[in-house]
Amino acid sequence: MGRSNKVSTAVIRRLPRYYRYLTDLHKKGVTRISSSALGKSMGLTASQIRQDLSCFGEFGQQGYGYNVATLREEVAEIMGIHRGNTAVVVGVGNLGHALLENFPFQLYGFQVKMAFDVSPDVVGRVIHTNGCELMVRPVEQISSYVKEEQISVGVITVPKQVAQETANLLVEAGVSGIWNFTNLELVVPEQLAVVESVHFSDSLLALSYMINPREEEDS
Amino acid sequence: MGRSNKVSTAVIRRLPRYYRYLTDLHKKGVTRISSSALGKSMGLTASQIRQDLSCFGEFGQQGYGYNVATLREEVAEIMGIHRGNTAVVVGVGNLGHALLENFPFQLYGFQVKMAFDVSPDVVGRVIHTNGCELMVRPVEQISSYVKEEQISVGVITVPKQVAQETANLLVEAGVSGIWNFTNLELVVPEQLAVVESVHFSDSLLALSYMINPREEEDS
DNA sequence: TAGATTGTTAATCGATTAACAATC
DNA sequence: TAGATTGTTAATCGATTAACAATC
Repeated sequence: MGRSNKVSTAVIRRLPRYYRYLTDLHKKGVTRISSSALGKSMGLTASQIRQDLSCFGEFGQQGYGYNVATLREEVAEIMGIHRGNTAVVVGVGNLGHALLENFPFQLYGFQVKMAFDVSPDVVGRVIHTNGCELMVRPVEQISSYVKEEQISVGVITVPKQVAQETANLLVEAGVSGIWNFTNLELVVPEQLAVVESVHFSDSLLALSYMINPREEEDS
Repeated sequence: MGRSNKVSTAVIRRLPRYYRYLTDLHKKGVTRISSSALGKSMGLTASQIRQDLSCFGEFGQQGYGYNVATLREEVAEIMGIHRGNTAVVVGVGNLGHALLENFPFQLYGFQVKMAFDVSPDVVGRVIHTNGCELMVRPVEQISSYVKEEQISVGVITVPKQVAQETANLLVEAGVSGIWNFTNLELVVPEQLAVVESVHFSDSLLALSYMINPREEEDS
């Protein structure tokens, strides 16, 4: 059995990591793996892995374990890698440019269809992304483009002053997800779209905390 | 009372968010706030906020709540913003460059002291970062520089093929933390240093999962 | 077949929420 | 003073781990 029944965020956050490990194993030519072996290499218990996977179905075989290639594909499917997701990048500054040129969107099932910017210096520039070329368009065209092409995700790499309005624009135009790189908590009606944020600052501050030796204070 | 007694990662991960909200309130001129008001704005319970803060001390006042400026400072202190942390960036490609030019390290208590790269095209280039200028050095100098300057954190924005060796180099030279931007799980002896990773791919895949309408499957 | 390993149910552990005396 | 709100202890909820029958 399994499936549906609200999968916890803890499980969702582990899925990409499973996929990463399974991809590595697959590349190394490993064909089968048990939950205990996988758990050992990932620093999880075998129980947790079986429990996690059981949210989505039965992928193993008693006495054998899991077929690496099959399980990898199942996890890919669960995460929606084969759904033909599309994206647009809004804001072609340093970071937007870096993502467009270096981040392998297609490995994760996303095709970046277009990039937008406000600056006349940037609009019209040709960007090489994931083996394709694409010419940056002015932000005025976001709405019509997203509607016509039925884009699934808007990547927000604009200055934070205009992040919320950019999000509004994208959501109105019909994206189902926002991938937010600004240091801002975007407000989006949850029945319309999901926001996933990459908060660099939160990450650095967590690191800052962790490297600070909190002195033992035994009373 | 409170303090020490192993603070859970859940709490640690919320600290930067508290800081973000408190900074906003402070900027808006709000001088005091109760746990219930803060909780409401952050989508947390008042209980949780009081419980979280009680890990570190007593910062409130019965009948009054918390002084925004004071609490903000306390949280900054807890996260180590005033410890004079330093960092070096290794890998001045698109992403490293974007971080150096745009990410406000000093807002989070970090001074970026140097950047390193392998490419002769990049070495020697002058980078503007946080109001300072700095000339990219060859990676050969990482070890001696980090040792001499007692750098706290190494930022890894190199290609993933050389990420682990870069981490080894930095840790040997004595950094206490690695801020990892590669899609790789770096292995570092935990008594020597902490690794904090910004996994773009994990984030995008989680988003991919969340925008996929898992069909209700009532058996 | 015997050994290994699954999926699932039950037990444990930890984190969140509720309740409330203390007190500003 | 009365009202508000804290810090903390107890109760609840959810997530992780353990155990085990089913079975390849």
